[in-house]
Amino acid sequence: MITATEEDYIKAVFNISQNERKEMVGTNQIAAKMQTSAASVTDMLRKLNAKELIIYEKYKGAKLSALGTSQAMTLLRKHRLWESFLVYKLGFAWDEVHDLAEQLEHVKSAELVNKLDEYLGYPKFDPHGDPIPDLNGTLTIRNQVILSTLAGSDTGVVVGVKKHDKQFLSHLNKVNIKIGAEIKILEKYEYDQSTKVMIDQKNEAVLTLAVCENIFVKPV
Amino acid sequence: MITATEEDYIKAVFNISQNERKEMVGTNQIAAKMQTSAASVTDMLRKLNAKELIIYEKYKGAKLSALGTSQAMTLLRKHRLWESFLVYKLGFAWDEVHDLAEQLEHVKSAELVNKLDEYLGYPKFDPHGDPIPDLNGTLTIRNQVILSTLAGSDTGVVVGVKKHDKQFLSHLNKVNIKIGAEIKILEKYEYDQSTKVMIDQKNEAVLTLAVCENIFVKPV
DNA sequence: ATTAAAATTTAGACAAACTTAAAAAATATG
DNA sequence: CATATTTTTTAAGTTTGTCTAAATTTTAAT
Repeated sequence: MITATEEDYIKAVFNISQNERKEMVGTNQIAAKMQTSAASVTDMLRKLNAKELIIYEKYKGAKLSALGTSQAMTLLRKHRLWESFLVYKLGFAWDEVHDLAEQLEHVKSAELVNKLDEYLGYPKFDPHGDPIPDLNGTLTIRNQVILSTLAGSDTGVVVGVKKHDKQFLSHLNKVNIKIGAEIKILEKYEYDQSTKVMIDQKNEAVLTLAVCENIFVKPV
Repeated sequence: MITATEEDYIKAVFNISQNERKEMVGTNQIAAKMQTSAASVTDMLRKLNAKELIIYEKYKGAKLSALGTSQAMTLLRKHRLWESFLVYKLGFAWDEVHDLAEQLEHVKSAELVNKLDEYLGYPKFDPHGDPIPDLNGTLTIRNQVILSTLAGSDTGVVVGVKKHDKQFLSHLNKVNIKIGAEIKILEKYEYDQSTKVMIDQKNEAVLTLAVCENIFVKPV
């Protein structure tokens, strides 16, 4: 049996590995993500290594094993389906569902997830635009770029966000950016690397680099 | 903060107190329900007493405090709403949802439960016919009797079941008894206290006392 | 290449919830 | 009412996941 805490560690390793685009993940990075001490992480890495969910070597770091990766996909699937349910069915806002999904994803039942998937109509993307792995763990890949890579007068449609914290998402709400919104680059200011944009042909806004770097758009 | 385990103990005390119709609940009874040792129960009763969720005296037993009772009502509400969701929305059978609801009811979020309630259309009863407490903890009381108290040629409509285990509910499925079914008493056999009944004016069946004692009907 | 800094591991300890075995209290029985 | 039985509690120890502090290894910098 795999505990909820172990699942959280697996997710942490997976996420860090994805974000930083490197295989081996360090103890301190995991500790930061899990909001715990490096010592606790070392303990857990040993345990997960013994369970063959990760491959871990002292002082070298950890990476997911094949088993751990499939586990991570299952968790991702659960998390994203629950977020979809909370937003599409229960009417939560996209900045309210992360913590709830963190709890719900630990519920043990393959059948529940699959029934939920069916009930939602097999969605391919969650409310943050993240792809939902199917039963086999396959992800739909989408043609997308980071908003900050668009040049002057380019236009893109928002298809996803890179960060999921409430602060960031609430900020997007304030400037009327949501999934499906059309963003046209009006001007890029060299000085502070901010960008003036037109949103949905209605609202003008100036976005800092910190914002533009965390929005995925499909170029049009 | 109240842990998932503590919540389970509170539910156990509440359930035993209800079923046995007595205020004070013994250590052994709780141990049996929680599938643990009497020693563990003693430890926990102390802790819950310190948290003022139960009132406990050595060798005397435990009962819920006002705080504990309101906690139990919240748990009951969560459990029954999740069961309703699983059956009414996801299409689970009534004998498949208990364990899942046990997990889901521990998810921490008042808003989630209330949104779920709204989404389900504020149901008054769950798939087993048990009343669902509303936001204030109020239960709808229904006019019901135990099937075994009906006499020859009496008729009742099934409104609930007393036991929720898979074995019992699967047995009811086999003899076509479900919520809303009409049961007419054809004959009561003194010898082994079994009862011949007509179900939905279609299927004849002989029910043992063990079955009749656990079905609630509304007399018609 | 040596040293300073950062990252990681080890050691020892704690809390929650559990276990078994033994002791103590309550209850039931002759 | 004394004794036997049942119930409950105490005691001591386990596991999981956590912590702090100290020791060690790795990495970075002069």
